[in-house]
Amino acid sequence: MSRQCPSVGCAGGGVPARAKLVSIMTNASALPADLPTVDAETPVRVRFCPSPTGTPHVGLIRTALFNWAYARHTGGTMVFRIEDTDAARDSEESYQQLLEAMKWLGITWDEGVEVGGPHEPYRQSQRADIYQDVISKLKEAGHIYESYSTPEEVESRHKAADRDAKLGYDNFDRDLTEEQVAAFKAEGREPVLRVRMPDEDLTFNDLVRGEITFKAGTVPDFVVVRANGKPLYTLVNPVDDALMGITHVLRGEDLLSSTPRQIALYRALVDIGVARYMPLFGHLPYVMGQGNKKLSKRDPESNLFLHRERGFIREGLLNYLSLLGWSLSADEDIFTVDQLVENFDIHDVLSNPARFDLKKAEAINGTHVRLLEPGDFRLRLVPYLQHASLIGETLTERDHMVLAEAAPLIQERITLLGEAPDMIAFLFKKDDEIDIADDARKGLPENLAEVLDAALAALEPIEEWTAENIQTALRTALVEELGLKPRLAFGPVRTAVSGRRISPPLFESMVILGKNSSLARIKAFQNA
RNA sequence: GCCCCCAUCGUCUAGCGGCCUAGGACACCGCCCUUUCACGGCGGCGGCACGGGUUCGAAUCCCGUUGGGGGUACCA
Repeated sequence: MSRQCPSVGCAGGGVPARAKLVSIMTNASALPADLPTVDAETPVRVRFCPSPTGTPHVGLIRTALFNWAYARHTGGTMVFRIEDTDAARDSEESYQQLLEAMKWLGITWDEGVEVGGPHEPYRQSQRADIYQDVISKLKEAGHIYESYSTPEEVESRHKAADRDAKLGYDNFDRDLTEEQVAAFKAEGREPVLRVRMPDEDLTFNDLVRGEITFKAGTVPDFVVVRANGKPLYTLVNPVDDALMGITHVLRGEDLLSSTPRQIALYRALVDIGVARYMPLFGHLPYVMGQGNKKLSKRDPESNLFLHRERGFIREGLLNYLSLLGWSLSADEDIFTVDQLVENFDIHDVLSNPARFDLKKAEAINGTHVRLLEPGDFRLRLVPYLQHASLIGETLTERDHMVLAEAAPLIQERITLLGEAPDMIAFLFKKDDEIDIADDARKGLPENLAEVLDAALAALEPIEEWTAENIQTALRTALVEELGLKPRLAFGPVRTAVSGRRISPPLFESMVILGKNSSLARIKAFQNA
């Protein structure tokens, strides 16, 4: 750990000197309506700050990706912070998965967990002292107040006043008398702490949506500290953004409606000297699932690791995810991560929600699979072959040989790496382990025995076992002499050798297997 | 209920007042290539939600309607 931040005294330690701080308020009793903010000259500092709950979600990863791309595009700084303030839902396993996801995809960060930085620690569960300090300053300055009302009480007050019962908190405890407070305390009530919302319209300029205004009185005073003294996301998120000097808050649309509350809190934070300026906000569109629902954690398509297990490569998935709300140009859908970084600007992000289309994601992945260097492709296949038990932990010489020969045969045939094992399993299996698939038995010619005999007779004399020689021999014997259509001529051989109706190119496959194996399989199929 | 966001082919999008008879990609359907399956090539299908304005001119700007989404927690 490098320089520990002892208190909020180091507010804005990461704030660039070039940031233009228009006006710093000195009068604590007045809240600045126009906060100093960042401008085009301010070095970019973005953050990705997930809560470690559950397994990484593609929508979450898209958020990380856009933050990262913007940081890299602008030469800015990417901060990776963990928002684990909800002990009941957060888990260490989920935290580890988050790290693994970032590592797999190559989404790097300059400050944060694991790598450290000037604003340590980067896990909110370890920043309790900092928050307590901010809370007492906020309280002292009168920006937050104790609230004793229960939800039931709020609701009954609404009913009594003939208002809609679902209106939310009614700001009842704003100005409790000392007697009232004493009475609540005597009852043993523990108060939550709420932020006093300003009584005016709250407007901000969203980086992707433009100007957004929340009308005065529509957002009630909100809770920032639980009755047990623990701060909530509503407090710690802006506080940490302020302390870490974040300039651009790029997050999901689900947080859009919490922005007026954050603005109110920012004003208070500036007032007490914790924040130096207000960041810019940009709300990224939802990633939708089937129908018109937000892609939920229950949808398998939302699970990042499931996509990896199925054989998405990072280039493909990243490309596809980028397309959800952003585009490189009018007629190019395929691009590299470098191209993304070179061209990405948050201002170009679309505001309308995008559906996650697995078909298109796969198609794009397939294109990137084909773009892989052959040697690279081969290497990436290994874990999938191991998972299918086709090869062991360490590869034998024969494994290496088969893989090197077989990989090029399937690189342009698959869209997901997970399709590979099934396609080339027959090359790794022993001759007596070949099982003939049902659909491969159908569609074979009537004179199957005759075809197999002829094939064997044509293949046996071949001395130089090459694809070309095999093809010539079989074509002569089956197509020309027996007068079979190519489809019917080669089908039986394909079935005998691979056990499948569909396989990689037949002659090349037979070369990989070698003459002995190939002939043995045809003979075995004859007798079956 | 109240608040906020969104609205171009089935889907992702290009379009930022005239280059639009609306372009590309995925999907789908043909054809070609071909030992199977793919890849690749060619072609087809298909869209500016609706109604008012503004303008010489609107997919593009404004208003409304409708539709969809989100928020309204001592979750994030």
